[in-house]
Amino acid sequence: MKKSRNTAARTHIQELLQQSDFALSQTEIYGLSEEICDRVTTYRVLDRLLSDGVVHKTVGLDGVVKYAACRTCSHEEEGHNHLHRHDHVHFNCENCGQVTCLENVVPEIKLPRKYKIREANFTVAGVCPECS
Amino acid sequence: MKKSRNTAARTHIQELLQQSDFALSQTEIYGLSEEICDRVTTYRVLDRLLSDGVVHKTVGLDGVVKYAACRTCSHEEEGHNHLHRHDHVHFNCENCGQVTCLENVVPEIKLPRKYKIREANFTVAGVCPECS
DNA sequence: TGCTTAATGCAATTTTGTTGCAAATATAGA
DNA sequence: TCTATATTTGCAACAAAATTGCATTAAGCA
Repeated sequence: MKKSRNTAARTHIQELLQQSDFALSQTEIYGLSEEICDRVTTYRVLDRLLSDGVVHKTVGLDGVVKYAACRTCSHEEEGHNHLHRHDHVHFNCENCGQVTCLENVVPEIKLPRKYKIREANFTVAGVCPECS
Repeated sequence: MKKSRNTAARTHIQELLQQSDFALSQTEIYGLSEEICDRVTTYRVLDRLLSDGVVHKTVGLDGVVKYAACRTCSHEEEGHNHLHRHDHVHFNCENCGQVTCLENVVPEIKLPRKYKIREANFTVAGVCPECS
């Protein structure tokens, strides 16, 4: 895994995600980093953080992609590579709009043979404890 | 549930979805119906089909929303309303790009109390049987 | 410290989805 | 079958989200 460089934008965005209790969209991240870098750069930094395995992404029911720091994401060996799994559930609150990683809610699924899983996205929408 | 009208565009798009083995995006649907109606109309027809409970939608890992005919989606009574549930898994093939409904793969999840589920989207990406 | 290559900013473009309004048309009722 | 009316459609314009190319900047290794 070739390493990517440590830049101001990267550091800033990574900290933002690590300190957030919620998953953030590119738009939100850019809003919170207005002066640190260009909008295009946030896209590129996020791609870098993704492929470095530092963050993972999740897609809401509205199609909005959000990013969250990897905390307890399980790591599995597969050959020589680390396989990063983010199969915990993400909760989309329809009231406050927040997306939360439920790190310890991991659905069990049994796919028919011959399907090879590489990545998963489990999203559940409804009302979160704060809003109910 | 007020009924929506039966128009050429609606009939065409509904048949397209019912005859497809895969979920289709608005872009794909429009591509397959080039001359039947305007681009905006496909969006509106899809919304109508959704709220009529004839199709359901699923969001891929790339954020692309796709639509699929309801086949074995379970119906549950809740008060006087039918509750339409689409909690089966959708498989995203990373090779051919197709999204397939795995109607009989329904994950069991146990959310912490106080989270109220209203809708779910389970997507798994990898390689489908055709491509492996 | 200098060099190489990755990262950035900027401007332009593409893609995706939405809105308002006038014209067309599906359906219920006469 | 014809008519009234409310839904649906097309069009044009707009808004939002994401991508690309290229010249410039800067991170990090030797």
